[in-house]
Amino acid sequence: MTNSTDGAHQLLRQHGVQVTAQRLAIMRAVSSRPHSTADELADDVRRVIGSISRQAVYDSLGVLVDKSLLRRIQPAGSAARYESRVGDNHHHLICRTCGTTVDIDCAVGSVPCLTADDDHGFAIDEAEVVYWGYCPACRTDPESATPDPSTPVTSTQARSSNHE
Amino acid sequence: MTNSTDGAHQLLRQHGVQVTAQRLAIMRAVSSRPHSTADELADDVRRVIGSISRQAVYDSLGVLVDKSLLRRIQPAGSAARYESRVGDNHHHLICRTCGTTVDIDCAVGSVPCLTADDDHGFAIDEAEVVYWGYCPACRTDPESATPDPSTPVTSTQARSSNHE
DNA sequence: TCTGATACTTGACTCAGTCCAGAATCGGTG
DNA sequence: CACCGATTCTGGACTGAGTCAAGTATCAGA
Repeated sequence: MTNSTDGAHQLLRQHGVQVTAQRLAIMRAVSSRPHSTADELADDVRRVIGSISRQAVYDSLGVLVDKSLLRRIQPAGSAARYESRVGDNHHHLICRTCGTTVDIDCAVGSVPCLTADDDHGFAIDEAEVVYWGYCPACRTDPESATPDPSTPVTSTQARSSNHE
Repeated sequence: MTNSTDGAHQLLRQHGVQVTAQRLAIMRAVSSRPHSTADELADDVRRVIGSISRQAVYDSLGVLVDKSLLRRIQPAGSAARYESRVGDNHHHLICRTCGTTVDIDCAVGSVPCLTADDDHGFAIDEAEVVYWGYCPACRTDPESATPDPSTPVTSTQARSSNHE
């Protein structure tokens, strides 16, 4: 069983990445649930292949991102998230309440913001755009809307009058 | 000594924030060294008023951000950074090598990317843009250029052949 | 099948940030 | 100017994400 499943196997070989059950499972987990954290991915993988160490997850994810097979995004106030949509210049829209993340195509075109007004002499190679707002569910029902409970990302409120 | 220094005192009162030596010092530290981390700010503050607890730093920073007196930015792979430039819609350009961060005015105009192509029903209230690249110093002298040694932010390389 | 290279496991550790309870300070009032 | 309640600061423990290191297991080419 578990013969050369999808194109994942091929894909890894093509990019000079050694093929292991863990990596295959991670690739598949990312594809089936984009914008997941390393932790969530680890859970998914465990559900499939039984077990995997946290280190293997981080290591594999690192290799795959390095080989451009995955893309890593790190929204403020949240753990890093991974997605398999690579190669295109798309951005992200994140709900401040529940953390739901959706892909957004570039508003301006293909390579929008790579042209800063004044580059200060920097060699700019990437423009990262994150839209923040509130998703339909959270706008409608602010109380019970928590589809994705991982790190809701709220504006760090100062603890006011915390002790009684 | 240290009488009502600058407008900081007034500013805090105006925004309903209790004025303390710590907060004044933090405000001043952020102004004099934008894009610093909480830790760096704490050091600066200690140099001025002797000592401050980490909690007080985070708490004050939180209150000030909450009152829109400061702005918090959290670049991928780095601790949160603070700046006193608020109210305008400017973005940031960060060096992948040394972590140097500079302000960038909006390429498109004033409120550039708030208009996503498809908002997926979200109520978008902020567009965060981060340009990544290499600063002049790091492009010229990649070896010794490390003006700001705090969390250089390099692409998380996978540890290849780590054991001998 | 062997074998060297690469990956995975386990466990300790770092770093940024938070929580908590108690002590200190702020600032409006008599 | 002293008082007092509200707010803030201190110190220490704690959490979560991610990394480091050494040893073991697995991959893949000969």
